[in-house]
Amino acid sequence: MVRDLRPNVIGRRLTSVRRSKQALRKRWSQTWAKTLANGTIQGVERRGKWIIMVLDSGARLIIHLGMTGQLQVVKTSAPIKAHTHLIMRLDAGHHELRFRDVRRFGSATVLRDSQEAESFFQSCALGPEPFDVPAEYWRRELAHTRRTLKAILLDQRVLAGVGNIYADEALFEAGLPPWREGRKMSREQAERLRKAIEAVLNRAITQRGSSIRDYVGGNGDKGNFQNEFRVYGRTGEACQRCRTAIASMRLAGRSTHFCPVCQGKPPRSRTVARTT
DNA sequence: ATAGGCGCCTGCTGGC
DNA sequence: TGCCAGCAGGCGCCTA
Repeated sequence: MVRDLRPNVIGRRLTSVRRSKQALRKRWSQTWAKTLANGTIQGVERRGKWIIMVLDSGARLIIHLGMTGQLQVVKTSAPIKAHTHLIMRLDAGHHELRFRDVRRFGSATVLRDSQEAESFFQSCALGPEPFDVPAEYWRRELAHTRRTLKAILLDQRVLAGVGNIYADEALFEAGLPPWREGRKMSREQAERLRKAIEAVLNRAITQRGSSIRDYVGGNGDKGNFQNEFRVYGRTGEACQRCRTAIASMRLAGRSTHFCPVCQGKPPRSRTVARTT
């Protein structure tokens, strides 16, 4: 998303900003419009799942896409779709940046300066970026906990940016069972998982993301990584490695997909919800 | 410390 | 054909 946005928004001035009345998951300051208006976007960054647009004033517009968030640059003349929550005109020209979110699990908010940004992200306590996880840190994070690998991968304080799809895909890639306790991981297994996360995310980025239902990139195009899923959403299909039917279960409150041969069968204590 | 459940929202689908 | 339970890329809060 950030790579799509950069060429289209950097250097552009926000000549008008408006938003819907509907609440997202973060409050807006009373001065948000004043803070954004006439600011020029200097850079687009990312921290975990947060997209950060840095203005020349030092203010930041931060956006989380949640489950159904969309952020795109479109022609001003394009019809405004339902559930559009934020519209920012670029350079008084023919394009605008729109944020749309059907389920409103996403959020958008304005931080006035780098101090506010710093304290915001401090309060999030996000872990390191998945591409930048020190092996030693990762090994220790796993070693001290009885939580399952699935729960650990989804915990943004351990590692920032991995969600349900990429957690399942990385665990398959590493050939590890999602229900394995962190502390039961050997050094080699920990390392294999760390590398699998990077590999999966790199492939997903190359394919411009995963479009199952709602996701589109900053130019409105769907991603293609869904075509390369090995386990996510493939319950009942043949494993591409061993032809066994992919199974699914509920773990850490989320649907979890795995190969019972390549990754192992869950212990009886963890009831398999669905294996269809 | 950790698991599990719920709530927040809307839209789509599969099974009856 | 029509209906509705169940489910969906996230996450914060509560209880046990």
